[in-house]
Amino acid sequence: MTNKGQILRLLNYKNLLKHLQSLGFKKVFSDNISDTLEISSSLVRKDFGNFGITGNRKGGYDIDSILSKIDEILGKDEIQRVIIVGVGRIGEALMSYQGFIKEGIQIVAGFDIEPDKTKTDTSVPIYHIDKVSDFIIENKIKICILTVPQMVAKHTVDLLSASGIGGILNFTPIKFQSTSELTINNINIVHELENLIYVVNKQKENQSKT
Amino acid sequence: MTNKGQILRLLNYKNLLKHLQSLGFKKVFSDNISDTLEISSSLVRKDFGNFGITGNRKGGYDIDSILSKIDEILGKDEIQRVIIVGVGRIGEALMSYQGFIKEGIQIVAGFDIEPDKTKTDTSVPIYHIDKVSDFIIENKIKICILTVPQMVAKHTVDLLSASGIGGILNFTPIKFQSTSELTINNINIVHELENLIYVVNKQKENQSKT
DNA sequence: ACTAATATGTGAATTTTGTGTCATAAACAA
DNA sequence: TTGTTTATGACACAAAATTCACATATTAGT
Ligand SMILES: NC(=O)c1ccc[n+]([C@@H]2O[C@H](COP(=O)([O-])OP(=O)(O)OC[C@H]3O[C@@H](n4cnc5c(N)ncnc54)[C@H](O)[C@@H]3O)[C@@H](O)[C@H]2O)c1
Ligand SMILES: NC(=O)c1ccc[n+]([C@@H]2O[C@H](COP(=O)([O-])OP(=O)(O)OC[C@H]3O[C@@H](n4cnc5c(N)ncnc54)[C@H](O)[C@@H]3O)[C@@H](O)[C@H]2O)c1
Repeated sequence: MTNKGQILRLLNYKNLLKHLQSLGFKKVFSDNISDTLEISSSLVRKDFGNFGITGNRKGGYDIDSILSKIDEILGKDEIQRVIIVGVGRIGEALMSYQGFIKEGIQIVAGFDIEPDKTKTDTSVPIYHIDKVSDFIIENKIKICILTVPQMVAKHTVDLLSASGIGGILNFTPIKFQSTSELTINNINIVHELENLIYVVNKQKENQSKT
Repeated sequence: MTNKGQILRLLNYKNLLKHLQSLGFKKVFSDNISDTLEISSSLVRKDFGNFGITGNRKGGYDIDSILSKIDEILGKDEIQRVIIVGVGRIGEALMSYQGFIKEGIQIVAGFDIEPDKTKTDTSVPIYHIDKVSDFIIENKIKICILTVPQMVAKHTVDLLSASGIGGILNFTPIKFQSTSELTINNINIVHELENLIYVVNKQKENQSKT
């Protein structure tokens, strides 16, 4: 019933509302939101309706209660523990990123194949990849960020899958398909950049035509 | 007329076809592609049709000619020069990433505000942010990857915009809107992860219900 | 040369996603 | 209390994206 677009919009609503809240606003109208996010106000109301968020006719929506409702929808009552597999350049950047914890996401461990990368005296321990399966099972880890080299990506996904992980955020260029057991969301940065380049070049062409 | 989904699919076709090509295949049928990418074969044919890629009835499509057609569509005749603004943890990871050049994308410079980050003796020079405007103009840079702290994101976008940049791939959590002059594509990694967490938790719920 | 098989290409049908419209409830003013 | 305003919520409508269905061209076998 719910789709990816809806959830991503919900996250955008959340960011905006937190901002408005920090500015001291208490309530908001659907077209305050739709104006800044450049969508229609009826879509905002429809999304809210779908997620069971209700407002007051003429009175708008209460920011505090939307926000707690969104947190409830997103399961923010408990901290989500996430591991990173492949602590190379991008894995390391993500590992030390401070933006996750604010959203209730905690990076609890990293895993790498290089013995000299493994260290447990840091704020987030890095273990050898051999330990990942036991770690997932013992700590009931559901989510993993995958940042290993492309060459070992398939093998690593199989390993994680066999360990019973529920979701993988995959940064390798290999496009994996989800199954009913395991959701894999692929972020292909090169494709995002190629797409942007396409759009910009297209735009330039059209501008020079006129 | 073309949309983001179509271009991203085209990039997926390209990856798959390059793989098939490397395995020695010469031709391909629309349902070879649709099966592995889990879309319908008619969508593949429709995409190809939209982009002017034609096949032979009963004979399928010639891999070499699709690939060169795709490169033509994506403007791969010339190397795309891209700069990175904000050479911190994620900017550095992207800067040293070897995956871009294979796709004809060259990171030509980085820019940062910290004087001790600026160095020109490396394979890709890092200049002070003060130089970004001149660099963009002199080198006719159209595309930028934005990896500065959230706090200075808006200000930096304004700066880049004023320098006449055409596209920004934005990794900061601020969601920017595109204009007719400047396309901004936002990659929000936290949102991607939150979305994944939502889907996985939802799935778990539904499984325990049955 | 004829026939059977088969994959493309395309218009129609369907599904999905987003927008417009408006009756209605709430708030406020007089 | 009554009237006026106004934003929600529901639903009809529109647009976009995807799939279905099949006529048609092409190839291969006999
Ligand atoms: N660096 C980037 O900016 C960037 C951008 C987009 C995509 N990616 C993708 O992300 C992945 C990682 O890229 P990177 O630049 O960080 O590479 P990297 O080589 O710096 O890091 C990879 C890490 O994985 C470890 N590793 C290797 N085999 C392993 C295994 N079997 N199990 C666990 N760990 C293992 C390596 O020791 C290394 O630390 C690649 O697939 C790359 O294509 C990277
Ligand atoms: N690290 C991650 O994994 C990650 C993940 C998702 C999003 N992001 C986002 O990417 C951005 C960068 O994150 P980071 O972790 O690399 O931070 P960082 O602090 O490591 O890097 C930021 C860099 O930008 C430079 N900088 C600061 N002000 C500048 C200015 N005005 N002009 C040019 N450069 C300037 C800093 O000197 C620093 O080198 C942030 O907005 C962050 O939210 C990071």
